[in-house]
Amino acid sequence: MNQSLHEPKYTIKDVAEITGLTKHTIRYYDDQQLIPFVSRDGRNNRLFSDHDLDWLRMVHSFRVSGLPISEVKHYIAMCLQGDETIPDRAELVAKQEKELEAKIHAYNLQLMHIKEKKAYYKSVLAGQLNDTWNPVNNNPECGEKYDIPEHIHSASKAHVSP
Amino acid sequence: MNQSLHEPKYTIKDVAEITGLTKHTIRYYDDQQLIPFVSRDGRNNRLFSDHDLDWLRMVHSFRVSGLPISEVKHYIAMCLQGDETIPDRAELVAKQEKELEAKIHAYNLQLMHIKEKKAYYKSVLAGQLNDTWNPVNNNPECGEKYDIPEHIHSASKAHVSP
DNA sequence: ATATTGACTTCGAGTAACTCGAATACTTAA
DNA sequence: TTAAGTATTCGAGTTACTCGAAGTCAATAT
Repeated sequence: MNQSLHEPKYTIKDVAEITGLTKHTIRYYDDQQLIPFVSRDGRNNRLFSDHDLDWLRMVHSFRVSGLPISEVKHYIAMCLQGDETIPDRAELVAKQEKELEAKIHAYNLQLMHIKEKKAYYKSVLAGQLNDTWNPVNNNPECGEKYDIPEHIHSASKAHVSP
Repeated sequence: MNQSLHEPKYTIKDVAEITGLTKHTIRYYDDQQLIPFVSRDGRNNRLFSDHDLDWLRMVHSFRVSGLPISEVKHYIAMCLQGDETIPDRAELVAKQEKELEAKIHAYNLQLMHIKEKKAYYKSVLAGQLNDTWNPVNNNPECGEKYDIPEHIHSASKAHVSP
């Protein structure tokens, strides 16, 4: 536990530069209590330590992966509380893992569709096809058709005016 | 070009059921002109054709992949305009491909970190470790450290009150 | 005949997570 | 002494939903 990790070193500008986040966002995270130990100097300016950077990195990576701020807050509260919260933390992390996997899956699917669109446009531009596939007419460019449940059949519920 | 594709068949409830979107969201997309040909029945109720479902599927998949509504709108406008917009459409699609790939990359990275956290908690729970790795003390759970640019050095800009 | 149910409509407010600009304050360099 | 640069807070704006209220209409149950 190096004391220098807790020595304030960086201004908000430094942190913005280091992390790639905007100063606005960093202040917002601080206001939301997502970086619990940020100190201030004699002029009330925020001063960040390496340790604060660690926290910020953690918060940032949780946010990038889609965890809402409220849950990041909850996670942080548990960290501050102590070892007895480890089972709960482990649970939250497992849930987040599932969500990430689902997202990666969905994105890979969408990437496939995009690649098909791209290939299609390429062949149209090469003059091998004309745009009969245009979404205005009929649109097979965007991948999977929806599954239409059996109980929904043409005009089933469409009340036509008498 | 089957005429039946353009026959109104589904109520908003059907569409919600088919797509998994909420009725609210579907109405919102319609209000935003993201489904250009939706018709109404004698009671002013929305009525969707298979063709409308195709559009909605396209819109939905663009949104899932993170394209802002404004750009989906732009894409739709180009589709409606005709073949001469194909180069621009291809460009938009290529840009979107890049973004998806970047996202998938970031998510995979985050997934790695999450798996590490998970493994760490598991070993703590198994009693092999105590929580000296806790983010309160020092936090190596969250992956990559930020690169700190050379020109930022300890307390470089930290004005200490005189 | 009337009441309930259920589906639709529009409208307007609420939410999350930023995002931005304005007003203000302080220091330092020209 | 003025301008540049950095910081602060505060409050409003944005995006993409998300939700509920209020109203309308038609079929069904009593």
